[in-house]
Amino acid sequence: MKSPLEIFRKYIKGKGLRNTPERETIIREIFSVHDHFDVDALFFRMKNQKHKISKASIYRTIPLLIESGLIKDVFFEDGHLHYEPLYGYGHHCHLRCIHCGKVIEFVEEKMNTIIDRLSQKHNFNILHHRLDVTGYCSECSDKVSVQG
Amino acid sequence: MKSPLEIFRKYIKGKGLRNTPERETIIREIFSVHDHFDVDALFFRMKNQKHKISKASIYRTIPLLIESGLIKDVFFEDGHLHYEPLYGYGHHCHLRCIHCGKVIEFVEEKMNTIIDRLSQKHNFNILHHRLDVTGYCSECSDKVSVQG
DNA sequence: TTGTTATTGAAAATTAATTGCAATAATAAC
DNA sequence: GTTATTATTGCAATTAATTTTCAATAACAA
Repeated sequence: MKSPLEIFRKYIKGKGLRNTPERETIIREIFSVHDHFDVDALFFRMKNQKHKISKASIYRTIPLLIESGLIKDVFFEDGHLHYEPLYGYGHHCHLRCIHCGKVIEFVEEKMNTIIDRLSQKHNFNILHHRLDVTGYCSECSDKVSVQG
Repeated sequence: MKSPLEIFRKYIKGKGLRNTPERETIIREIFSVHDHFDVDALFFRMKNQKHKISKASIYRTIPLLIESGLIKDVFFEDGHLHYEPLYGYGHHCHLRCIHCGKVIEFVEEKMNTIIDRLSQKHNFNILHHRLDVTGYCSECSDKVSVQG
């Protein structure tokens, strides 16, 4: 299986764009852990590694990463988008606690059937789906019911 | 079945807040059609009806409408959130064309089973779920494949 | 009625994201 | 390799969405 960097280089070449160390650093950092991230967090993760890539470059790189299939945006929270690595990880959905922010990933087998059926019924070429389930986790359910 | 306004009045009272004509106008406008909306569009819909409610009031009212279960946010597009009336309408999901913006609503029966199972397995008190499916509709599939 | 204080509109402030620009550097052509 | 072209970078300025400030208003309980 190709590495995210190989995928990206091929994508960039195909588009007639140029690859840069900044972009590769961003990709390496994103794929160094399988975890959700937002632009700010990614910026500081790289800053801590002594990689000073500007936020503008991160913002400019994200659409390329999405289009090349390396990452996807998973939900909008706290006033901005959150992303996660996509390439190399099976598709999964998110169960989130709206009180403590905990995120549980889960794989829902039936989803493929649902998507296939939808695609046929409405004659759509479906690229993505996002099942985002929210509520209170077990700990927060207690807290919230007590506090009101 | 209670009207959205009745639901809201009860919610407001329970919270020890005050109801206002501005808030009721917003609710009436939202429920006058079953359609997605964003803050800007809602603002201009009301403006056309000679209701001059400030955008600040709309922004301040939306969280109340969400918490009272009258509306929900359905997706983030074009840099801002989009909402839809929830109360009085069965739960449904969205199939969207990322090229022309067309939105198809659909009801997926199996979703309830999936949610129930998730709730039990992870001991979550699930409040909402959002299945957002995106791709190209039949017309746009052709255009995009030609244009590249 | 009256007092308290939540809500309002308008403007200012904040935050996320995009863009302009001069300097730099990646690639292709030599 | 060297050179020319121009995409990309960082920074700062801009845009757009949303939140907040604040004085005036008005909802509602007493």
